[in-house]
Amino acid sequence: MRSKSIRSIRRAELSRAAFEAVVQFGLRRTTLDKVGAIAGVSKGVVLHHFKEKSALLEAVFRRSNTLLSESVVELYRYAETPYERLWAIIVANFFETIFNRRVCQAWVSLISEVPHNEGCQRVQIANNERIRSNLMHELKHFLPEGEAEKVARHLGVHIDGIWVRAGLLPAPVETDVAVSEMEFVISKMLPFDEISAAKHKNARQKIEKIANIALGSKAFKDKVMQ
Amino acid sequence: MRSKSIRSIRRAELSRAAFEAVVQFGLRRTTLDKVGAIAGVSKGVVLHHFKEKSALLEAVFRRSNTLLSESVVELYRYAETPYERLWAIIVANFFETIFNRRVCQAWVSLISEVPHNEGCQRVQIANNERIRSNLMHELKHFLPEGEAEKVARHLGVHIDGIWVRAGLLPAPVETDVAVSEMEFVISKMLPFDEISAAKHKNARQKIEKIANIALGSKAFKDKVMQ
DNA sequence: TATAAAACTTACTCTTGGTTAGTTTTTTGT
DNA sequence: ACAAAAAACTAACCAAGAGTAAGTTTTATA
Repeated sequence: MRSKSIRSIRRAELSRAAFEAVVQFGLRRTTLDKVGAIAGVSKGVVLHHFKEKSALLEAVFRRSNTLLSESVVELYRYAETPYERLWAIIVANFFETIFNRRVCQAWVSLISEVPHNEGCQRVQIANNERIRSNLMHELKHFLPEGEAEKVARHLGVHIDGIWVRAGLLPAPVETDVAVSEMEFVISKMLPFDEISAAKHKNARQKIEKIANIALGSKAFKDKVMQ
Repeated sequence: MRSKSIRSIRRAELSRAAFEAVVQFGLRRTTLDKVGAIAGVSKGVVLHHFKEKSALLEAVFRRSNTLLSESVVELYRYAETPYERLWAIIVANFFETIFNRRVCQAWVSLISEVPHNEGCQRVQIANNERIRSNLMHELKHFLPEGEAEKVARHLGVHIDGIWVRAGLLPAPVETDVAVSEMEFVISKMLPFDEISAAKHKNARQKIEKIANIALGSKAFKDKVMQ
């Protein structure tokens, strides 16, 4: 048991180090030596645990996607209505612990690996599918199936778009700006009378308050950053 | 005069070759040797005309963005109403000569250079700004200023989102699918009664017909691909 | 046509990803 | 408890990559 544990601990350490390297230097300037230096080991150790750079990058990519999905799961625990669950998905995708310039830049770097790395491709597809199905599940409460599908795809693509922009622009994109942009989309795509507008507003506020506690906690941040 | 011309010709040849290399191998696997081989010259020539790899990549990035903006300009020439100009922007961004798996993958590769390359960053910002202002100019005919601004940003981000998805997914995204997705957004964001719906439909059809001739022509394709 | 400048070539340096062969530590079957 | 096996780690290497430097050829110009 311990043997397997050591390996998985090392792999976790190394993918964290690699992520840090990508954040600092960008994918093209990330070398195995730098990753090793950040992790406090030699390049040899890196290649012992990941047979090649691609495998390491896949692990980094998987890790960063897992973090995102864990945020959603975490917020889901407190969301009690379709409104709240919808906002949980959105807020989780843009909460500043995860959604910040450094991480968005790293993400932009990492996705360039996807087209030429089957493992990354699988992760990416699974991730898209997961978020689409999460959204669908909630949108079905507001829209007929066909319409809900279109809106779900639209919201998913738009989330990606905001992430890309945040990674490419020199000025940081604030959580509040991103979430408000999503609110604008929702106000146009979902039935939006006075009553539902109020429900959305309440749901957003409640979830944001919870996010500040759950995702802003030191425990969660440590999991993400450390 | 000729001296300057030779230099610019070589630079154009080399950035085309580099683009081709990025399409084939991805940014991380693109080497100066490969670029040289594709251009039919030695690595030394590449480095003579671009002092370093970053400078070459900046040229590639600039080139691919120029192509896009030239498509818009080309279609603009035939667009006579705000409806048609709006659709010209959208169709130009997704016409298959430019919007295809290979090119989208290359684009996804290239943007990873942006955060760590000032030149690319400037190009990217200018590009965002250009498309935003193009959109704004037309949207002002349909919406009050403030609303138009939100919608312009939204459409711009969404275009990026579709491009990223097209670069990341293994299955190609058809022009028609992408444009229809934009149509869906427009139908939700702009005033959309029976009359305007018909006008949008006509505008889209007219512009698509023109695009097939203007952007599908051998002359234009040669400019893009050759 | 002499001279300067630009285009190109070649040979080299140093870094990087990856291999191999060997050493130490940990796990496990008895 | 302990020998054998497996896993973790190290160090010395190699081939390919980016970039340099110094030289040669071609082109432009006064």
